[in-house]
Amino acid sequence: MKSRDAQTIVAGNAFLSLVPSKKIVKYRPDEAIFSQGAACTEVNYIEEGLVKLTTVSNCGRGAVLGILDRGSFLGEECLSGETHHQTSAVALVPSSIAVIKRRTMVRLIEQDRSVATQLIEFLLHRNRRIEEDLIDRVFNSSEKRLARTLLLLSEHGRRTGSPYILERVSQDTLADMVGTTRSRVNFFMNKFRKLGFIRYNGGLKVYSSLRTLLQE
Amino acid sequence: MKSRDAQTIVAGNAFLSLVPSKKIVKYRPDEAIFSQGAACTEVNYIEEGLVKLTTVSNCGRGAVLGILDRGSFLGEECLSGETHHQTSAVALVPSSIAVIKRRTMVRLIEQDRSVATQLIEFLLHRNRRIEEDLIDRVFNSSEKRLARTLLLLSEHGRRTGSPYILERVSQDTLADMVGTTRSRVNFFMNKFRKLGFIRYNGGLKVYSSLRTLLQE
DNA sequence: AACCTTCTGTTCAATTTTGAACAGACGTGC
DNA sequence: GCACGTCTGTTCAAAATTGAACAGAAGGTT
Repeated sequence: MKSRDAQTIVAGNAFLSLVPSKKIVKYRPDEAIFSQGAACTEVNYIEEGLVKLTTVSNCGRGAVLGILDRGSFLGEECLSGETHHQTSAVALVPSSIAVIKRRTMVRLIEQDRSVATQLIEFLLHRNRRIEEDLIDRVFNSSEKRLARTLLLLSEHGRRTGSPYILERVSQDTLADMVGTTRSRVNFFMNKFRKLGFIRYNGGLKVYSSLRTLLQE
Repeated sequence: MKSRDAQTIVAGNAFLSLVPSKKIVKYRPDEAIFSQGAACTEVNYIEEGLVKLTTVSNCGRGAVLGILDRGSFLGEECLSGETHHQTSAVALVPSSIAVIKRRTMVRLIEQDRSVATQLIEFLLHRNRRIEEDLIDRVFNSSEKRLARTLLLLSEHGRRTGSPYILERVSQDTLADMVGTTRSRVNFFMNKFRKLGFIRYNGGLKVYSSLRTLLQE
């Protein structure tokens, strides 16, 4: 929301040049970067791409915790002593991810003030975003949350030039992202369409008029 | 959850000694430390006490975003360029808060690697906590969320030796914390009491057997 | 073509949650 | 005592949400 993203991206590019040995891994859409429960010993950094963070409850339901952009860190929880991932990370679009060993990252943070600053910047930004999601969930109905999610996705598509993501989200995924059931998503998608806020025959298109729903 | 808190407290005490000019402000219970919408130019650090972070939606409903312990930072969003607080902070118990100007904090972060490390540690911890709250809200019914909240509060009381907080939360506040209505809180409180999981005539007491509700 | 899979459209009963109301309990201060 | 405010106990109709089912559409595979 509220684009501080450009700034994050700048910080991102700056960050990469600070890492001495760059091990870079490429992922295709839907490939797993790491999985919930796996050992967590490295920090990942999104050089390019888009990554979905998810988690699965003990009763099997899934939820999307966030969509991370270029310039974001992943698996940074290992820095605070977590030994296992409690989320799964999956590439949404072709992505290249820099992998930094925990010890290396710790050293970098201590040696290079700029690395520390950029990590702090990212964490503050991410914090704010999760907080917003939490607030969204407390205050807003699933209708509004769906509208907000669609707008976020479409805005991202516009920013990066490709509406690729909008093509790739099923109503099922949307339900996970919004935190509701597909029933509900389908219901509102039809409503939004009838009202002319979105359009979809094949490709999904979100009109900014959808934003009017978020008012009040 | 999952107590990393002891560690945070240690980091906390260590942090204070790194700040050159300590301006320390004392707050009484229910006193505001800062308010949503106010200018945000300083980082606060909880030397001692307990602080409630809240936010109010545009339609007037309130929600508790978190309860922060000794060793936590508050208002750190000013570090990432936010100019105004989007939350309110209120002391729950007598608290002493160190106030550090934004510029000073930025300088400290750059000069003292230990300050940076401790801030990162805190942000990671806080991140994880908000994420858990978010997950909790997606997966769990308000009944489970209330149970979880009560257990967290009682655990905190046990850890710090004083069940002070349990005395100070009304069903109204609980509703805000859990993200539901007082109706619902009252309903479940009575249910929990009937089942022998909690007790209250004056002081609220939470039995650890309440934890069984979180299973399944 | 026939098969399979994935996604959507649609329906509906059951459950959960809201929002509001009203009465009683308790404490504080006048 | 009395008024006032805050908190709890309780009720209830209205609204939102779930969870499941079934059918059709669209695409890929053999």
